[in-house]
Amino acid sequence: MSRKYQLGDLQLAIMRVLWSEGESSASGVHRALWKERGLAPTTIATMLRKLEDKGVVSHTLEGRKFVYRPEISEESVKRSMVEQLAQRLFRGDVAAFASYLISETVDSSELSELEKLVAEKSRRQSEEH
Amino acid sequence: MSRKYQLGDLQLAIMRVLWSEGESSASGVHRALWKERGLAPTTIATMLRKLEDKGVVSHTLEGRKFVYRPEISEESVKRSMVEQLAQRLFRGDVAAFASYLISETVDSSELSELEKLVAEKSRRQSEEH
DNA sequence: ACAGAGAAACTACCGCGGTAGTACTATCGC
DNA sequence: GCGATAGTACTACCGCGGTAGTTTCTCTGT
Repeated sequence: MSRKYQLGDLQLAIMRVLWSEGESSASGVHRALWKERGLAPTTIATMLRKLEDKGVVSHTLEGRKFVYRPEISEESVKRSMVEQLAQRLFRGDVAAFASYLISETVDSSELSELEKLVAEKSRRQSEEH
Repeated sequence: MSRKYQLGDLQLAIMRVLWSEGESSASGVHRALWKERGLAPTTIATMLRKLEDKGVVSHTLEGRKFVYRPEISEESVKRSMVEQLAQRLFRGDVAAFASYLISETVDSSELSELEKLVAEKSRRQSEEH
């Protein structure tokens, strides 16, 4: 499981629509992305077909239009894309990646947020011995 | 500064050689990557030329061979690639990215390492008022 | 019944990472 | 001097993300 789902920018944008709506037709996705991208409807349709080739979405015929649904979760895509980058930049060491990101975080309120998060997680982990 | 340096897998491997050696010829890089990749020498040379087109390396003639040197730091590449992924997955919110990575980290010793790191950083930040 | 709208299919093209063959050139060893 | 070797240049090709035009089909409204 957890195959290498590497999605491009537009592909992610499309998937975000599907994830948030549950399902949508090509024209539905086109409408949803029209403002931020302004792409031709055929572009969206082509991309949806390519996504289906990769197995990340599927479609069913509903009336005379295709309704696409995501086949993979947002979480698994995030995970595999982050893993891929960790592989490339930190030889797979996710913790090294995390510490790098922490060192990049400059905002102090965000920092204390992270502090809480780490503390909580390590507490929960020691509890479940 | 800090332009979008998006490097592929092989490109990063090549850059890692250059970063660690300071400089190297095409054949030097080829030798360095031979074990892990087993690519043709021309592949490396082609990639180095493409990297030079992008401005991330430069070469000088030394005797009869090209010696390539990195033009950008590993840090800036890391930064821009991480930023790009943060853009794609977390709409640019680096802290959200960091907290996601923390939640992905399961190893407890790594976790306490992160804990120390965050604590230290927030301490240093509050000190410099 | 027919025109127009909407949807899908098919096809094409660009850029780029990755991979490499072939051709040219200069150099080194004999 | 000449052949082998090493190194670069040129060219090509695949896959894929991204973008879209053209064509075909079908349904709907008049």
